[in-house]
Order: sequence, then C-alpha cells, then structure tokens
Amino acid sequence: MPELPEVETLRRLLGRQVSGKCIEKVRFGVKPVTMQPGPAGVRRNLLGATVLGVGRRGKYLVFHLSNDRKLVLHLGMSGQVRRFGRDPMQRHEHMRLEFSDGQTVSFVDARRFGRVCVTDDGVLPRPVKGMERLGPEPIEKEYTAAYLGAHLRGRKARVKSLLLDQRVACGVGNIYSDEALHRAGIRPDRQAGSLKPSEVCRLTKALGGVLKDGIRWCGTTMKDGGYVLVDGSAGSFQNRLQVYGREGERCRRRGCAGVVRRQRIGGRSTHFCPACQK
DNA sequence: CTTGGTTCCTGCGTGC
DNA sequence: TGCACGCAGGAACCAA
Repeated sequence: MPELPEVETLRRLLGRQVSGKCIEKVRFGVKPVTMQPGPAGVRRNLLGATVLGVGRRGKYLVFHLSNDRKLVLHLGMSGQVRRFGRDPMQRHEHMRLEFSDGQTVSFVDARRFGRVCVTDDGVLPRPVKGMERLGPEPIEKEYTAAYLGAHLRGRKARVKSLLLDQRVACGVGNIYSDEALHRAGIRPDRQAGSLKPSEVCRLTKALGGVLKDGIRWCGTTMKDGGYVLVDGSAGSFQNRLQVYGREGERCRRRGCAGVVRRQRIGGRSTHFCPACQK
C-alpha cells in the first residue's frame, strides 16, 4: 500500500526526527524479513553511523549515512516505519534502530513483503534489487508526456498495468494508478498504445497531480491500517479518493452521475467510473 | 522483448 | 462462536 506519497510523507517526518543522530544500537525481531547483507552485516554497517538525511526514490526510503553507506527500506504492501521508544519489541517488528538520544525508528511489516538493505561504501556499490530500474519521478519536471508516451506507444498491455511498472511510472501503485486514470478520464482497460497524444498529456498531468495531492494529505490510510505515520496516526487522502475502494458508490466528478465499478485488470482490483472515463 | 499468470505472506472479512 | 476460505497487493519470477 505504501506508494510514492506515503513513502514521501514518511521521508519528511523522519528527516526531521533522525537527521544528525548516531545509531547506537540495532535490534532485530524473532523472524526478520529478508535483509541484505543479512542481519549481522546490516548491524555491522549501521552501528556508529550518523544519519545525514533521509531521501526517497520511487517507493524506496533511503537513509544516507556518514559512513558512505545507505540504509534502504522497501515497505512492500504492509510495511511501516514507527517509533516505539523504549517499549518492548512489537509483533511483526523486524528491526529497531536506537539513537544516542534514546529516539528509535522501527521497521514493522506484518505481511513480510518488505525489504531491508544496506549498500556498500560506494567503492563497489551493492545494487539494491529493483532500484536501478526505476524511471524518473512522476512528480518532477523531468517527467514529461514525451517520456510516458514513449513507454505507452505500441504497447498492447492495458494502460493500468503499465502504470504499475516502476520503469514507466515509478512510485505508482494500485491506488494512485486508479486515481490518476480517473482524473485523466481514461479507462484503465484501454490498450496503452491506443492513447492519443492529448490523452497521454492529460495522464501525465493527472499522475503528477494525484501524487502531489497524496503527499499534501499525508498519504492514504485504508481501513486495514497498513499505512500509518511514524506515530501510528492516519493520513487523510483516503477521504479524497475518487474511485479507489468506492465500488458501487457515486462517481465524485462534478456533474458525473456514474457509479464506480470494480474490475480485475492484470490481477489487480481496479476501480473506475464507466461514465466519465473513456 | 512482451504479456500475463503465479508466488510469497499474514490479517481480516465473509459465509456456513 | 468457530472455522475454513478467499482476498488484498509489490515485485520477482516464470512460461509461452
């Protein structure tokens, strides 16, 4: 569930909370998720390092460390970054960093799709699986209709499926792909190659707009509580969703009388309005 | 290369 | 009330 806006929200919160602090202790849960290069190596690379800042690339959260290494977290679909202070280790807590001032940051993931990785010191950088294949950030200027168009042109796959491809639209997941297509007025089951230049242009703007709005409202917290802020509180973009999770409800577009439909596309549950998406 | 299907994993909602 | 079942999904992986 954590997509670009959720990870960006966490990045902003964490940047304020841990920048300049030294990692003094690293604890692991009973059965931690996959770690690169394994829990012992991760601990060795983190201990004594100071966090210089927190960045993000697509859905990856990146802690820049004073020892030239980077701690990279991917939250999968149920991953959380939380603060538990000195509370005992929680259920599904995989790793806890303790800083010199007693502050802590924990990686929690019930469904275990998340990943923890520490890169090498830059002489021979260890690639983080999947990260080097990411396309440009859809919320940046460099993300143009020309770029998106080049990746959709000639493709027979449905446009929704391609939006989930991190090379095409990095940071986009199931929620924001549905919302972007709705904002652009394009049906998710359209063949990607059939989009006209004007539609590609609309989709480019819609993508950036929806993601930025998601950030503005601190991300989407659904009922399952998968994504929450570091203090456990909810984001609020779920109150502004136009189609996602709204099957059978009225389309929220002004003047549209449609009812939101749900359909499986590429194995994903997909929401759209048959009335205003063409 | 493209495309679509499968798998991993656990919590939760549903139906009997 | 209890339990089996199916669903949710990011991304790696596989098959045609």
